[in-house]
Amino acid sequence: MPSHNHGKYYILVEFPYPSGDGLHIGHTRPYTAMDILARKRRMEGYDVLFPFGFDAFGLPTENYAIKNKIHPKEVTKRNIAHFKAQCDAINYSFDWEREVTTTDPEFYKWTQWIFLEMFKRGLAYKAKMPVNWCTSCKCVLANEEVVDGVCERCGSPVVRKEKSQWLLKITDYAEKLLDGLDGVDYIERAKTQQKNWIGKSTGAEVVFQLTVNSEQLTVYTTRPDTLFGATYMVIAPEHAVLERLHPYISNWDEVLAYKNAASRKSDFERAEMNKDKTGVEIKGVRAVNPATGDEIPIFAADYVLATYGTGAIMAVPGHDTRDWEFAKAYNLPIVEVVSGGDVSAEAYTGDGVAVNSGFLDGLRVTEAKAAMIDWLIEKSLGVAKTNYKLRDWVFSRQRYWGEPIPVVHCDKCGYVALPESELPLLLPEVESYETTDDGESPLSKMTDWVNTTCPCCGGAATRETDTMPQWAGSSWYYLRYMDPHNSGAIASPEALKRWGMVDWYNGGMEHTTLHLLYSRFWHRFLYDIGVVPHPEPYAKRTSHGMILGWDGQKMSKSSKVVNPKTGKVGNMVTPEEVIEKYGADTLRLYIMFVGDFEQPAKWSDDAIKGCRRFLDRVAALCDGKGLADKSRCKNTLHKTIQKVTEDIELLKFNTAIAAMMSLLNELYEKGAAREDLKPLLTLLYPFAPISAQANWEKLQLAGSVEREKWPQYDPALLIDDEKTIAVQVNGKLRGTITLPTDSPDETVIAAATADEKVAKFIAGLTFRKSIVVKNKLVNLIYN
RNA sequence: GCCGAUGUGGCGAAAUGGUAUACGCACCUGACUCAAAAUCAGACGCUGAGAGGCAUACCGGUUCGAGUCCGGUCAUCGGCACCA
Repeated sequence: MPSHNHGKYYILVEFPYPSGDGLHIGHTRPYTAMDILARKRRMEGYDVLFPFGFDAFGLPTENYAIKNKIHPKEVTKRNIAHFKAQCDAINYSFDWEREVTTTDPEFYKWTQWIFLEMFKRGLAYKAKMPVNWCTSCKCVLANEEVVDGVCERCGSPVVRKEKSQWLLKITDYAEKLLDGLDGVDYIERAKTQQKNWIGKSTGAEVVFQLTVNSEQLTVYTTRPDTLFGATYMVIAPEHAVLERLHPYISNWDEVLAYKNAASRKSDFERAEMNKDKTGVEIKGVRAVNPATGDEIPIFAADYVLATYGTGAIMAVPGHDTRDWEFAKAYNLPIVEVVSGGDVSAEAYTGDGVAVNSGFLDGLRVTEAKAAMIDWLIEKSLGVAKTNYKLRDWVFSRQRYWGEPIPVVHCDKCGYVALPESELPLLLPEVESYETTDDGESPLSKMTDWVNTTCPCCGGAATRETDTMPQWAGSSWYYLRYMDPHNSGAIASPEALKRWGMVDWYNGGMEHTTLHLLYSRFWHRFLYDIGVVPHPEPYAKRTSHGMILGWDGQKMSKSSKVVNPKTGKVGNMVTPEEVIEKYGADTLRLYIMFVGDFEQPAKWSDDAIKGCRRFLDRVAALCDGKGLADKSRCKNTLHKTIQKVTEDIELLKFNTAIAAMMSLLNELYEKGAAREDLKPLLTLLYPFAPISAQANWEKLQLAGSVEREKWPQYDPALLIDDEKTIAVQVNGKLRGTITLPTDSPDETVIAAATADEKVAKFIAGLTFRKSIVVKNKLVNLIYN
């Protein structure tokens, strides 16, 4: 990377939620890492964008406000001030001129604007639907906010409830979000998680004729090749066909009872039961397998989900584990239609050759799939079909502290967007931030605010009282950094073009599924309507591991563990106490030295001392006393420049620091010269900017280290004069020899054979062959 | 259950198939000091008197050579979880 580069480089860290606890020690890991990168890029000559901001809407602030009767705005302001002071104390080189906060009306004006652009294009719609309802937060949760059947935030049970909600049609973007992954450089895990979440599958829809009322039932299957093995059908208990079949169902009471029982279960409870499949046969109605012509029974069972595919399946117990279990429980026939397993013992889901399958017999699974789809199309019994697990994004929250949804409802015109001139639609002041008892937003009690006129017809209308989820602001904040004070647009086209894609985005693994997916969706939408110039927002995405307490557990204020060494209770460490004890540079250095950046790491109060000692030793050398005239460590110095330069790019900060430590050890051993110290301080600067500059001044070097160019290594100086070569006899290390670099193989073999220690291992044996690895090793094979 | 990651000294951890344990912590020894701290220097996987032998979770394989590649097993952590 040439140092005369004048290109742009956009480095992004995930902006934090400004909680009352302040910056967590865990935040310092990604922030320091990206700060090091930003400082290095500036020294390399790039025009660097390295901004920071706050994702300030959210429940904890609102709950704190409710409890302490103070406006969330005030709480947010206070918390942000604290965070900024902490960032300054650690010397992060964020561009504070570009700071953004999602709760700032000048910011959320554009969050609302994007929402309206989606609304205008039918991508935001309102629908009555069962939602996840947190019994304690009295709030609707997204599927992803429900963890193991309880609320992700408060841990209270989540139940299902029918409610009218705003949704964003992210499903329209499933294919684009999948395709976009091919062109970006994300850690593989992140791509895999995105793909799994989108959950694309290909197969066919097949129409089954029912025996009554000319009814049909359409199913989705990824295994059309097993159609001959479909011995029964299953529909979700909520399936609409039930009502139509009502007159023909002889056991309606039983079916209805099952349906009601299922609806009372949460998704989680249903999943929990997955070992014991339950269901009820729909008597009086049967279906016809279109391949075999056989009449087969139909069941309603909650192992089939109403929300995926068509809500109905053809059950092939021979080749689907769930169908097999159900068939065993209800004594249904199991037919083998793909050879290769033993369907009497378990479902066979692997590859094989079709059997008992008429015209498919003899074909392998993939061929049989294609042949069956052709046949279905020809007979007008089905079509090829792609499905996704991804569901539309529930976008409403019945809460105060979020962006108001800028829509009014008019009896005549329906839902109508506010005109752009009325944005931002400000959050009104309310007396209480608490959700109403029926679960509506506190905004619903603001009659003056709710009652308005329709922008379309001028008649009476009511405002939407739901607010947006916390994901909204973070879905596009990186764009606002490019032009944060623009009052006429998200950002100017020039700024959007100038900064382009985020070159490097680092954040927590916990955000690689949803935040990344949501923001990619918004970005792709903005691309499609011509607002942004690139289809994808982030060119490169990496993730850091969590910083754990000394006990290997997640740091927690409520931890009661007693540290056997210090006798102190708890496992929390705050940046403040570390800075006070060791200084900000030591904190920066240690948090990078602690281990592999991408793996979790335990905090250690002992190990950090080594980093402080290293900085003290550098400072001691820079006293300028007893310096050598000429460098005696050129070779190591240039190797270190190379190592640090490369390791930063690979996020291997720990080994970069180790290399600088080794160099320092050698400088102590052999004596340091001024010409050694200057590049050492330059390398050290991104890691420990304050002490690097202090030492720079002590040595009275010209200018400031900050404006120094990133050092270049001289390839010629990387070459050692001599090499220590390992000598193996029959693969076992028996000695080492030192020879000039690039000695010819014959010389190496001769020297190795002549070595005293080696000689006694080959005495009396016959030479067979030798393997020489240049400058490294020679293996002598004797027998 | 599926997908993924991880497993190396007392500890945090290094190692493009090529001298395993770099770098750091702790512990130990020495120097300086009346002494301690700090600092500097040295030792530091296990075993053995030594030569040597044995060690990268476990079992096997490929290779002149395996922490690294392949097959299997176990353990820990993370994500998804009836998606037909």
